[in-house]
Amino acid sequence: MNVTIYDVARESGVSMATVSRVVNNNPNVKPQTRKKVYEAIERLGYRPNAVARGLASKKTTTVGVVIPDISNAIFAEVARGIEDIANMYHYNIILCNADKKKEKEIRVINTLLEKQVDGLLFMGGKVTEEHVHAFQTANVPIVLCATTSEQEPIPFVDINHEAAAFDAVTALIVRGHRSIAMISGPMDDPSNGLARLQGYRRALETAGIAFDDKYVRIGNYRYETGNDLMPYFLTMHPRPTAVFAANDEMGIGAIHAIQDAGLNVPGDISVIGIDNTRMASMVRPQLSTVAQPMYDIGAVSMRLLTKLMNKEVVSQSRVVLAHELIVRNSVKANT
Amino acid sequence: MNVTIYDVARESGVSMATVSRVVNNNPNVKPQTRKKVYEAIERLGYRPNAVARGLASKKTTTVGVVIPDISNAIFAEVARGIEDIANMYHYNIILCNADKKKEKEIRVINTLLEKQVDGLLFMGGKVTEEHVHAFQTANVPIVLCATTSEQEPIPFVDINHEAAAFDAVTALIVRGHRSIAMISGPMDDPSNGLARLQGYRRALETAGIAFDDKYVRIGNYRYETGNDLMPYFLTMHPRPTAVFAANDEMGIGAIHAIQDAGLNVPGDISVIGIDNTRMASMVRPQLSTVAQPMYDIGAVSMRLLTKLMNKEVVSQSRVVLAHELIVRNSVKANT
DNA sequence: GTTTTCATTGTATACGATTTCACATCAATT
DNA sequence: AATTGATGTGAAATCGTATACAATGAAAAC
Repeated sequence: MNVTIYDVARESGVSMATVSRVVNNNPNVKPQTRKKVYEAIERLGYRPNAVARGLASKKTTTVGVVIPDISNAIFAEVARGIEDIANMYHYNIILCNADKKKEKEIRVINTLLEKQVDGLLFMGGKVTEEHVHAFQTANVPIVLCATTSEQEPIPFVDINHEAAAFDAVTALIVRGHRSIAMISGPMDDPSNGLARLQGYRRALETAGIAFDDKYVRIGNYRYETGNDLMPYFLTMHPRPTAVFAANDEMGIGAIHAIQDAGLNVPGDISVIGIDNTRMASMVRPQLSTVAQPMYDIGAVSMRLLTKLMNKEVVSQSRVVLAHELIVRNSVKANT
Repeated sequence: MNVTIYDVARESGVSMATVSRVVNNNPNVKPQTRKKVYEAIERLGYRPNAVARGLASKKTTTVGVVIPDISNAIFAEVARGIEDIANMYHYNIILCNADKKKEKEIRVINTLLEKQVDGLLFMGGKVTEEHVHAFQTANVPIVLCATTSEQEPIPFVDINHEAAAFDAVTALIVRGHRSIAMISGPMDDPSNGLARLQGYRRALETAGIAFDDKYVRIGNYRYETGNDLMPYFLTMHPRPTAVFAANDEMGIGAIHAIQDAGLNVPGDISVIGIDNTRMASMVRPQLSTVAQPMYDIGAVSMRLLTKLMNKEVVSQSRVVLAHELIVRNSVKANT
């Protein structure tokens, strides 16, 4: 039915080993023979079977990518970075959404390992012992991507979420704000949730401002939560003069809630977010934020993985990328 | 090194055939034997090799997905729909960005076929003869996803872009607008570009309004183009009372350009887009739009593909999903 | 003229599963 | 007691490639 390397061998009058050499660009083939084989390949429309190749060579040129949710702009950006670099090194990616659900994560990790991926890029929620166990039974390299783990010295690429939050809040403080509210993410999320709250807290304390949990409300990273939680802060006395949202979407929700209440951003209240999604510059006023280099996180982690798969020595297997404060006109000095 | 089915057979005192039966849930195994084998699997930490299985069974339970750009919210949404249904039917997906570039598309199609995917979901730009040829040499089913082709009767799932544009423009016309500008996509894009322009044109002509290409400007679907092209319309005499943007992002760009010029939306100019991305309801005023069921397009096309891979008879292999007009407050009647 | 060397090619096996077919066992039927 | 049928199991072929090793032939060295 399908044309195999054997058919090509017969058609071109050589052995299958020679065809294999031609297909794999092995230099030990006489140019004339090579030409004959190429012609036979063309004539027969031969397409090498990567599955058979994978079985024989024990390499699939495929990497597994576990991602929370590809329809989330942040992760989609990471995914694009991953795929671009993967493509550059001739790898394909098998993508699995796991929604930061532990059991789903474990399941897809095992599926990917069964598929004999050459490496694994894991982007998820908390890394538990069960995760680590699954990683250990794998005999391929693993890189954590935008995901941190206290557990084991697993290679990872991420930003410093605590510091990013610290910088965002400090940007408000240096502009004279003392009463700063926070719309946080859920605490069970180690990086985006807890770490950002800690950064907020440290910034306040560094500036000698007492932390008060009445000024913190917990959302779920969606526009609607920002929009719904903001009115609570508006009724407070004293009313906060600035709001730090743990991500841009909630920040934008907050801006609109403030505007809907007849107040002005940044006139009455300044707002800052984190992420620097496209949306941040697509609202009025444009949202100040701390840029996370999501594309780069994907690209760098994939690059790191290629090195590990290639058994190269890597100087840095735990890399923290720089974030960047971007002040736009949703923030002004508090006078 | 790695534990194989043969090791499990020895460990449990049966043949590899029996182990295979146990692993594949073949009912013809004595419960007692099954138990022995399961124990050996557990003890040895056996993980079936899907590559070997794929070679032997000629099935990989993997489908290829060609997508223009996963970092684009629209396509990411489709991808999520695809992956959810794929997951439901125990398929994995290999994802390839091809940026609607023909040669890149052809290349990844061939790579995916080499990897022996059980089916292919193609989402791209124009489907050329070269594409069709590549599809024909594949002996696995193919479904076009949010992509139309005049060429051949290839199964597809999409919406009617022409009608969606028609409905958007008609929504403006019935509200008394006669002077309606359009910010279009590039004409080399058959569905989002050309089809939407045609819908715009038909809506005008149906209402007895002359089409005038001075009222059409071509953008690239980005916020910036909407923002940059809008001022041109603002200087026209007579100034259009409404703008139809070929997608939401350009529509939002237009809104902000109008606002930046000191005019009011919808007071002075109404704006409508297409897509219904999250952003549409995250701007003020909220953008009216025609909703495209992107998630469903992905889900339905994957479901269709599973049927084809399973050799089921499908009644409808060319499905057009319904779009929906959503009028928000970026549109008001022209008095 | 014989021996070495080197480039090129072929043979045979491994990769780790699925699957066909044959066989053995045992209960049910005649 | 012989036949049938169902059930459970194993031996061996097969999937399509890579690759170690052997073999070949021609050119180079002696």
